[in-house]
Amino acid sequence: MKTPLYRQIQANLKEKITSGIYEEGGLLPSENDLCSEFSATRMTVRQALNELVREGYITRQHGKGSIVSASRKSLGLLSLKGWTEVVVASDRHGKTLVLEGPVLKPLDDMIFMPLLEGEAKDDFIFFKRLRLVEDSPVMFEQTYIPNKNLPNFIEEPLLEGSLFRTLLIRYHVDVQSMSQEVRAIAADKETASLLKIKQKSPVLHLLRKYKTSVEGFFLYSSIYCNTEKFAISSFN
Amino acid sequence: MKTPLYRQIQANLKEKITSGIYEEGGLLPSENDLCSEFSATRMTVRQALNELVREGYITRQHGKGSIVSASRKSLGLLSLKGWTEVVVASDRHGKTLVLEGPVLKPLDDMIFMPLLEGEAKDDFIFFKRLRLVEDSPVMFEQTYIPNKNLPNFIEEPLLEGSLFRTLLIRYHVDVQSMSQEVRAIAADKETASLLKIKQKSPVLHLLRKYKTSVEGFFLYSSIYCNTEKFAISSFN
DNA sequence: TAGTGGTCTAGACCACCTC
DNA sequence: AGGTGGTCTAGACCACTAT
Repeated sequence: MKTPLYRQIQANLKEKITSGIYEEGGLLPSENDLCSEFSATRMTVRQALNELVREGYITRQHGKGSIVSASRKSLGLLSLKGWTEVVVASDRHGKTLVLEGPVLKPLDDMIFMPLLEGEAKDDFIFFKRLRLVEDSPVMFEQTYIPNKNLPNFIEEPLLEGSLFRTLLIRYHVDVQSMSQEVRAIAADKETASLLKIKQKSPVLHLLRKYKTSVEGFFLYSSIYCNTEKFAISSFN
Repeated sequence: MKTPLYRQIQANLKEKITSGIYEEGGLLPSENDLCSEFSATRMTVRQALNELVREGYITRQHGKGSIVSASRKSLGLLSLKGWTEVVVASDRHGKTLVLEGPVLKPLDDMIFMPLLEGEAKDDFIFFKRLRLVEDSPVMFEQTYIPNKNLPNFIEEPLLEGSLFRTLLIRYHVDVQSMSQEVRAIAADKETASLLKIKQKSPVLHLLRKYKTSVEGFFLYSSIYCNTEKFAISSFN
């Protein structure tokens, strides 16, 4: 047995959550039930559940149970949150437009330099996507994925439009954590026009490196956010 | 016994780390040693250590031990990080100027509205501080602390200039976690002049609510960051 | 090889929530 | 009252790091 049992349980539950088998706002099976299901002890099950809390998939309440969180847009620094709490509640009011990709393209070292530690220079699959909330564009995202052990990735469409879900279900690559750099910058021409704001407006710039369950397999993202209507929020 | 053992261990170790008893880059006692010291089992000690990892005080390495991290400037979304890694390594190259306070002042509901959930409207102790790295101003911070069970807080100076350390050592209030909203905005006149940038330059705005070991006791901070030279980075 | 952290078991008692 | 998660014990075996 190579991957720890708690990681297996974690990935299994994550799969069931993202696929809707466990509904948003609903309860996961109790710890004892999960113990039976996975033939593990409570400490092991709890370790898996704690990881899911850390990743934002569930919250827990004492006498009640493990509650499935409203779907998240990303890891770590997470859900978009605005005046209307409604927008937060579900992904359904959000849309994602694929502007470009998937295509093969080398990683832009200049941009991602601060996050690199000398990974193998593979070919990367590139996406350029625009995310909208209630028809307002709020995020402009450019993503790089190593083109390694991902057969047919470019040919097949994303599962339900979700990159992370596709990686998890189709290739068993579980995105587990992230490091990032955050800056405030003036929007350039392309960003401003996509986010429908004036050029040189302040936008949030996030440089992200995602760690996965596969050794040495990292994803990279550069994200520009319009935070006028929706702030980025995070918990710890 | 009210507060869990692992929280006590956590606070105890945090105190020893921030006071320098355990040096930056050095090792904590092994898990087994800590078990003896606190009369606890490994699982309990590990729970405390995991919390310290989550808060960024230590990292852990398999056959080696628990390594004390370089000192952090804040919780959660954390250390300032720039081209020169040197700046990160220690707090000593940083400076903090107290521009105003401590004085009593009501909380500015308008600003912190998104973070409030109906806490008691106490009087607050107010600070206005400017943080510099290598003599460049990078953060302009306004902090509100409930004036509740903090005898002589205003009269006495901060321990080593650190607010969190003062709360921990003098009042046994342990700051444990944080939620925040992040935005990119155009610098107003005061912020621009303090951070020595042009008015309307993009700055990062962080609205923070800190959770402590004391039930119902929260700290609030509004922080403006100049991210031209130094980005904010975070791990997960 | 000795010591460290990583994982895991099989129990236990308690506090909280719902019924 | 019964079920839930929160805390805790007392062991065990393994993988990694140092020497």
